[in-house]
Amino acid sequence: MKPQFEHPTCDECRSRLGNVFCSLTNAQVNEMDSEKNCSIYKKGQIIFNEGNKPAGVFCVNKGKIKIYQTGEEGKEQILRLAKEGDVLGYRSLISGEAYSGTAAVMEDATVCFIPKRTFFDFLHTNSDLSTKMMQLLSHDLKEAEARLTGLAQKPVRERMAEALLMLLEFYGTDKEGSINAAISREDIANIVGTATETTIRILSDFKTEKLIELLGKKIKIVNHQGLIKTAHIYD
Amino acid sequence: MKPQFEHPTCDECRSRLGNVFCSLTNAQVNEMDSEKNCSIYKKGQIIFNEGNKPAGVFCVNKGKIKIYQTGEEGKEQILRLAKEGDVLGYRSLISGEAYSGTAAVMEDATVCFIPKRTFFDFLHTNSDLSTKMMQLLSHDLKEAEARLTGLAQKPVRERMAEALLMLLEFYGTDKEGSINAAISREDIANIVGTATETTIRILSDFKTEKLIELLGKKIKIVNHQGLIKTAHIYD
DNA sequence: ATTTTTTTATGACTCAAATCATTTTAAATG
DNA sequence: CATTTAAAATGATTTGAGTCATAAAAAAAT
Repeated sequence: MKPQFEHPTCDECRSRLGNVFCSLTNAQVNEMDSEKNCSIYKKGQIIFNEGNKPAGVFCVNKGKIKIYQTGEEGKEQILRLAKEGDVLGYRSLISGEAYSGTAAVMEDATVCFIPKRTFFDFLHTNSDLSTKMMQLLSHDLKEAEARLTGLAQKPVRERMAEALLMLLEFYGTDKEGSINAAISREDIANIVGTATETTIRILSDFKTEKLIELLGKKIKIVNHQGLIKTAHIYD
Repeated sequence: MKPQFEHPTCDECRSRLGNVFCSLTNAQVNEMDSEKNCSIYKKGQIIFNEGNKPAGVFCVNKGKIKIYQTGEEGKEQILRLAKEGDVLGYRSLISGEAYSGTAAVMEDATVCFIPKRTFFDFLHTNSDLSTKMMQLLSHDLKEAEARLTGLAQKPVRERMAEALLMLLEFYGTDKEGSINAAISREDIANIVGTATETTIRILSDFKTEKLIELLGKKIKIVNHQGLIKTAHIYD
């Protein structure tokens, strides 16, 4: 049994205004509001599991989530991160297949579930949503392909620098100017596609080189230009 | 100046019937027919280039094409292959960005160009096409993510076995039972994400292990089960 | 047919990054 | 607050796969 609490309303949801659902009609927002089902998830909980069939999409109201695939030896490869405003599970729902990844909570989250029927109804009647979904998928695809090429061609050090810049971009900074997320070294390793020990060593190198500062799980980027250079984003 | 020749008609195009354009209305097929522009490309020619802005989509009538990204040291990473019936360039067109990859001809091709305006017109008026495009993008994304995880976690040998199975699946076999395509070792390396020398060595190993037979560029898979096992598709 | 260029093949060597092994530190948990 | 458990840090060692060098074979060009 999921805990009961005050459900956020789609109408006032700041997340919704920034995502693919921003152009729903008032009637659709109301329908979504009555059909949706919101839950609170604690750190470590699974939202959906690789291999299961999707029954709808998830809309993140709050929290931090990782979507990963589990390889041979149980090692995770993180495919995507999600935060407030992000929608999850559309890829599998649209292609009518089982989830190809698992969504797990990294930081306590409030997530709303929108049933398949409702989502597809919107998709068929709102061509603007269709367009936005296509753009979202195109964006994801571009991202995935860029990472693919990087993984095949760039050394770990460069990918690590890229990952830090991505994390900064994605989460922003807190009052101290650190990346606004507490991510384990293991998770960073699973984003970059390397071993945890290697991640620890390279972060330590970056610290020595005054590119970043480390305070526990908090990472502060102190030389942005230097990291960009390290990432070889310009050659 | 592109060579003039007898244009294939969309109406009778066997490629079209198997792709996203299969559910166009008769009127749309006629419009496509009059708006399209077909060209013959020789092996090695470029259809579109990374960084350029798309002006429409390409529909492959005949031939073999590779789409790749060029990394730091000029090394290609092949993202996708295309043959008759495949559509190219929609990813960038939909997200309104420059091409993130280059399309080059591997085997002489006939390719039709459908202008942006026409394509978007169809997309807005034909919800079935929208759905099919979303499914296509979802499929591409799944593929890319699976490759990403493999690249991060599997050794070259396994990825090579996987790649051979993919090539067999994609191109089918010729009369001799070989994969129906003449792909250079370098291209195979750029699919797998490894060095050309490593590709040559592993193919040679597979030959020794009686998994495949090699006759120049032609590869014949003689132990399908063995290759699947080598690819660790089941653990 | 002969030369030039490209592709394939092999060997020798190097090195980036993984793995294994401990220790230290931090975070949960009773 | 002590105790257990998990995460981070560091060192030592191994190894998969890349790079470099050269040769053989095949294709392409003259």
